[in-house]
Amino acid sequence: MMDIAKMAGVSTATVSRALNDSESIRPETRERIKALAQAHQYTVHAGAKNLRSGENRTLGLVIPYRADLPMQLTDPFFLSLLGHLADAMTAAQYDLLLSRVNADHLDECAALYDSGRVAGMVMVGQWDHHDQLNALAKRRVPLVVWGAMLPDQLYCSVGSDNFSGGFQATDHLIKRGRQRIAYLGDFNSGEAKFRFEGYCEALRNSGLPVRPELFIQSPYTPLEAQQAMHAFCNQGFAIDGLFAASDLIAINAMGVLNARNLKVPEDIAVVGYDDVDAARHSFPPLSTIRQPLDLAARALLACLQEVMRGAQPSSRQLGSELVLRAST
Amino acid sequence: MMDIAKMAGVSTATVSRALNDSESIRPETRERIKALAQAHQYTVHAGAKNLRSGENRTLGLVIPYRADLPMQLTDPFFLSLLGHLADAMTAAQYDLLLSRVNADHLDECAALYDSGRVAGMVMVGQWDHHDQLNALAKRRVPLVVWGAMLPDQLYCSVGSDNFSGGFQATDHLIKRGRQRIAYLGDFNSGEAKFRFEGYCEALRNSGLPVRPELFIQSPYTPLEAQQAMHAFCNQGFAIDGLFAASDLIAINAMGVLNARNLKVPEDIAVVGYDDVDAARHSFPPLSTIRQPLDLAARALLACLQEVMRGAQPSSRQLGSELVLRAST
DNA sequence: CTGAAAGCGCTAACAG
DNA sequence: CTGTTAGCGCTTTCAG
Repeated sequence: MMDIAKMAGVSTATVSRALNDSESIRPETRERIKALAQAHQYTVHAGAKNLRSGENRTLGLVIPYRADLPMQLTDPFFLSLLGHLADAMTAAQYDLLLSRVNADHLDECAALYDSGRVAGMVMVGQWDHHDQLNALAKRRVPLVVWGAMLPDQLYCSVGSDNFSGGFQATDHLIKRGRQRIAYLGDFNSGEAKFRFEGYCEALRNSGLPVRPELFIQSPYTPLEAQQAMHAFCNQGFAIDGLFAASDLIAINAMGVLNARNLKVPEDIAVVGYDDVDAARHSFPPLSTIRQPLDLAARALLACLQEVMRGAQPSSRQLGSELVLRAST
Repeated sequence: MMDIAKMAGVSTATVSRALNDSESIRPETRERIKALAQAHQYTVHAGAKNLRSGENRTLGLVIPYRADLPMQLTDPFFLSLLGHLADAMTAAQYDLLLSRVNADHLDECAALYDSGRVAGMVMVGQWDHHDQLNALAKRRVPLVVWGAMLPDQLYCSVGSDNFSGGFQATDHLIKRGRQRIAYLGDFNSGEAKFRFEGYCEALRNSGLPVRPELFIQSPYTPLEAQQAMHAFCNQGFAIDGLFAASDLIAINAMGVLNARNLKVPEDIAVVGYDDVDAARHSFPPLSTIRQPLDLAARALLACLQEVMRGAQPSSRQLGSELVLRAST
């Protein structure tokens, strides 16, 4: 900046003003300085600028990983949400810092904020970390979470209506005449819990029994889902419908069913959740619950901006809709 | 930092040394200061540290978007590579800044480096921007590109062997007895060009004619691919094999064929490229060329580190392998 | 409208 | 082993 100042025959203060489009500068001087900067490929050092001005236009996107599972960020739903968030933040002139954090030490991402790397962050993957997230919020880390609305929640969350989604999915199976409908997924934590509750409610609502022997516990990972499905099949409970907590595990479950010569949808109709890209192309194409990720990304950003302003925006729940395909 | 210093009864210099594990400090003092910092949730301000020390542990990942196409970052191949890169960089203790840039103004990402936001960057999506990338390299922007090795290339690239991939895919179709094999994709630029050349070579190699009327031009976007496929089918050329430059467009092409009552693989065998998640779950499951993305991510990072050190590592080409599924 | 001077939070000579 | 001091590149009062 000193070089530019010397070349323009002014002080660095004037260069700074010119480059920041200050009002109090002669337009002619400003243009001259800007031209000079351009010609010499000079760009203001972002770090120094932030340090001095206290501003920060970098937002964090935190995707926790579980130490007991392969770390890889391959879940298509997360990746898709990430893509939409990147687009929304870019459009709003924010830089996006992608960060992976051990899910058992979510408090570590406070350092992202404390160290000034990010002005706030979006966390994807609520799972069962409600307490850790509350602790972060209590520490006054500007934070928005993609996930379910939970009681005693100190942070702002944006999510789709998982209860309604679970209800819609199950009710659809019932309307297709299915009576013995299993649930595959987690049922204790985060969003899956509500999907599970929607499933139970839909059964009750139609006068069908809620049978714990048809609850198939599984995390979101493909391999574990396949194992869980195999183990369930080995128990010999006859089912004619399956609602899975995510497309990924639904598709893997269909693979297991195929391998066991069970036809989808003739023998067992299957509904997934998320409407990821693969759901359209699976065999058979998977009926699923779509979450509006473009809206979600914009909502997450809007909420985060409010939080950073010091407000306490209320959590939002977006609608979800049933997408019909051949698996039902 | 001054607060911590006062509490510890030392100077800020000592606090700095303690927090940076300097040798020249009494262990006892160091631990006392560290404990104090921890207790008060003090974290060194990353920006100030970088400014003073000149270090920067943030790497950029640039994914250009084309102004004439929807901006959305939804291509599963890119997203998957992104995931692997995020993991590799995290493992190596780098922060990852995700940036979208207009593909017609790739020079803009020089600002990312000039402004000190990133110490170097990985660019995904070479396409036909060879000249712009060369210009960036000439500007001395530390840069590694995911893509093909091109002549007169001033930057370091990492990619898979696209010629070999195209050859393998096409040769596989030929070995399956197909004689009239179309190519769907781009054939002028970047990686697709080499896949196309591998396709031509495989045909020649088996004594089959290379017929320009079976070249179907299409970008990587699903909608355009579908339109191109429809237009081609309307022309009435009979084909019994199709090699597509990416899984995404292969899957969409299969959709078009299905809609026209052409059976895959009976009437037309199809091979894609990338082995994205959806390829395993498409109908029918898609034979494809797998690119080893985990290796790719590590190679990209390793090259970038060398470039940042001032070296000029040679470009690398990773192997690619045929994955057999029901579409052939 | 512009310049001088102070300082954002930190690190690294240098001197003890 | 520790403190003093200077300064990374920039912005912003305060004077003029």
